[in-house]
Amino acid sequence: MATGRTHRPATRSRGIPEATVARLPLYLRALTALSERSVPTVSSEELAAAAGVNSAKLRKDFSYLGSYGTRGVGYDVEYLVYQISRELGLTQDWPVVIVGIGNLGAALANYGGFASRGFRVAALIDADPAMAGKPVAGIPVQHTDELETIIRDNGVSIGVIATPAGAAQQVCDRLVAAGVTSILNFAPTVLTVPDGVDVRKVDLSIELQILAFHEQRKAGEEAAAEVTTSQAAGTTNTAVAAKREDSGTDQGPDGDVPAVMPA
Amino acid sequence: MATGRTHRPATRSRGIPEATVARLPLYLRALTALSERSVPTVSSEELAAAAGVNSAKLRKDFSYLGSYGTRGVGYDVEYLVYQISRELGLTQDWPVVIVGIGNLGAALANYGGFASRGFRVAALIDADPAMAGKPVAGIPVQHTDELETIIRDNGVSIGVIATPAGAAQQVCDRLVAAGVTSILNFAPTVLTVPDGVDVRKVDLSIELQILAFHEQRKAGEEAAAEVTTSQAAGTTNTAVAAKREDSGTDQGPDGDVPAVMPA
DNA sequence: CCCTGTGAAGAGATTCACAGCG
DNA sequence: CGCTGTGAATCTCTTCACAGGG
Repeated sequence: MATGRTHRPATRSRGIPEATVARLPLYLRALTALSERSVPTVSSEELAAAAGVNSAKLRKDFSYLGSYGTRGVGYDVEYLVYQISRELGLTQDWPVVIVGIGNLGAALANYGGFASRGFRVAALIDADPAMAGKPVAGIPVQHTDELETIIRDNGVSIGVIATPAGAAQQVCDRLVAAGVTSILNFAPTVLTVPDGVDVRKVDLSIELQILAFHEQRKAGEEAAAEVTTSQAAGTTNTAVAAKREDSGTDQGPDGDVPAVMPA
Repeated sequence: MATGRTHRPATRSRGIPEATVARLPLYLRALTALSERSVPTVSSEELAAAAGVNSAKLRKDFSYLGSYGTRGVGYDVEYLVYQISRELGLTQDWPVVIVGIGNLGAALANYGGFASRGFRVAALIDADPAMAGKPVAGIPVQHTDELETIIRDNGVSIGVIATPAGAAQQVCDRLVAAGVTSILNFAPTVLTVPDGVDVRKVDLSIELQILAFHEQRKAGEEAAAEVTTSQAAGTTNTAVAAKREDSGTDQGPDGDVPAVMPA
């Protein structure tokens, strides 16, 4: 693969690392909680603890945003809330459509975390004609036929796909064609999108599989540890405590199939 | 919690990088689909495309598992399905409990992807007495009082928390005390767990916030720079976004002093 | 040739550790 | 002093590029 893109010198002031971006919402949540308790300032140590990261990482993250702290004191909570909100683009309104109003879609429609962060559920869309007009979370479900109109009329740029895997790519194509440029995909499928469209996926079964991997490893170590540790006072500690992943742009694979298991 | 340096996961031959582990479920799904279509073998290039990653990464990933391919040919689909399943621990049964049967909990209970991968929903637990006995996804909901008993009787080591944020830590503590060592957390809160317990979180509003960040960035680029896209917008494997070639995001008229704010 | 498997180079992300300001 | 902000060291992940088996 030819390195088509020349590595840009990039002496930017706005080149926030992806890993940092992924943590900003975390800080924002912790800060919002402090704000509600009327806490005026926090140190990197305190805020880091509340957000579940270590303080060096937090300070480094904030250093990409600018110097918003005061040495010897800490950070001004309100000011930081504002700065992070602005950086994330949450100071503006983001109309969102949810396509596929099954169990998951309904749960998403009812999820309070959206509205409180500048996201507005502009419409719920489902392919089932029987769902049309039925209100979910106070919003009437509209038929897929209306998809393009809804997107355009509401200026929607973010779409959430909560359909079955088989319908996801088709829905995605229509969303993109209608102007959506960011997609949050809950369907267990790899979505193919044109350049310039951002896709993030949330795959429930993948998360469980990763847990299973670690769980299995723990079991193995335990067995090995029994031999040496007669009094298992301390639990088996194998690093890996709160781990978070979630990266930017990958997608999920296909279908849902019963596990195959060659003997 | 000593910040000990006690690590050193005793990496015998099992030194699989975390990033690789996170992709194994992806490969597994793609392979399972191929298996269903009775495809006997697949090249790294083909499989990578199906999984949405690049082939070099895939080959590197597989190299951590062993040499399961055949040069000049590719990988045997069935064999690889088995090897990955085994590595992930999916060849065994994992009883799982879901705590918090609201919209999301119900959606999870109904999610097909679990059962098909060796995960068995052993119980649904909710704090609302009115829910008790009510079947969700064919499984009767049990009251929180039964939590410890359920965990122990079923040998549950993986718990899913889908409660409101306020209840999450308490539920988490009880799960851990009862023997759960892996937790999938859907509540928008940071969970504190003892060493040895693995937590993964899925936060819907965080995903949207990350999308909003990129969406905002796109808008800024659009205004500041002309489109440079020369390549036909064909297919893209891995999504996009990650092309960090920041650009004129500098235009930020509000880079400094947002005027409004600092209370 | 076809492909896999992998050492080595490159990019990123995390952590360290301390200079320096309030 | 206490705490931020940051260069530098470290660790991890990704990508390159090619040796070598089929």
